[in-house]
Amino acid sequence: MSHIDLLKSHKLKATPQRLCILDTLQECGHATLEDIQKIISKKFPTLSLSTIYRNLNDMVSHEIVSEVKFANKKDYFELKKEKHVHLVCQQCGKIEDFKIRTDDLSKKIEELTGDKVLDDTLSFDVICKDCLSAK
Amino acid sequence: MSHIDLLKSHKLKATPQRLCILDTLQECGHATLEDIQKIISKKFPTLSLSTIYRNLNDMVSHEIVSEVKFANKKDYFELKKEKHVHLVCQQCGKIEDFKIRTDDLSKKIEELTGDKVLDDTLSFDVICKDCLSAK
DNA sequence: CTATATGCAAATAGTTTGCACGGAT
DNA sequence: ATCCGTGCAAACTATTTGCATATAG
Repeated sequence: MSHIDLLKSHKLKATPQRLCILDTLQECGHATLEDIQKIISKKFPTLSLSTIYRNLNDMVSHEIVSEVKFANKKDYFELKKEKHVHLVCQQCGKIEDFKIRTDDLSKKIEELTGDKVLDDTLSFDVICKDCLSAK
Repeated sequence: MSHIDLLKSHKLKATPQRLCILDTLQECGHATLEDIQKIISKKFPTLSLSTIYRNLNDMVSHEIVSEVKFANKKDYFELKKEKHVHLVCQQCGKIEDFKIRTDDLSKKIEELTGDKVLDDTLSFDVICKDCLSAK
């Protein structure tokens, strides 16, 4: 779905500002507020900081965008996408998405605790393939 | 190890303020800055906010305390302890630690990506046993 | 005794809000 | 014409810092 339709389907007007933010997230995969601000100040210098805040908040509420938190890092934003875990390279800093089934672990937790597992948020500190081979 | 020895082993002076913060974390299991502030203002009313900030930062750097982030929640602090995952009840808000092996998943990720996995941070949204049975 | 920690106030950073204007339906 | 979104400035909240004093070791 295009970003325009995505916004419309949530009854949000497809303004150039919003589209610019969505494009930026698409490009970056994962971006902090600071990243977004920097990139946007080049592409669209008049887009104000409060508009970035407001729109990110709105789009997070509408679940078009999600906020991702990592230990010892700033918060990141990403377009909402298929469920995935995050692989964070401790050397180059790159954040990658990876799709993998996690139900074994959830099942085991349910069995052992008696809780009902609804969802999970998993991230892994890694040294990525590229950094490994660059040694 | 007592909190006094814990601090000393990191060459940090065992001041009443630091001990109070550690006791608070011990009691709560997991606490936000706000939680800590509130509790401390009763136990130790003269302990200043900047001291809380400074000491939490120092103790996080020394890895006596860790900072834990959850989606849609404030950041929490906890005493550094054995590796565990977090179970966050979406009904009552309680955060529980749970020890479970996660190497199967790490192994699988290594096999499929070629990355080297160093560590993981896993949290699960749950309805806890107590909330389930309270229905 | 000396180095480090504390408390307070001030400085800085991060985020939200009110309001008048502008653009889309 | 109306509603919603934007930009700007101001307000607010969160966090850090400088400095004089206090205190642990």
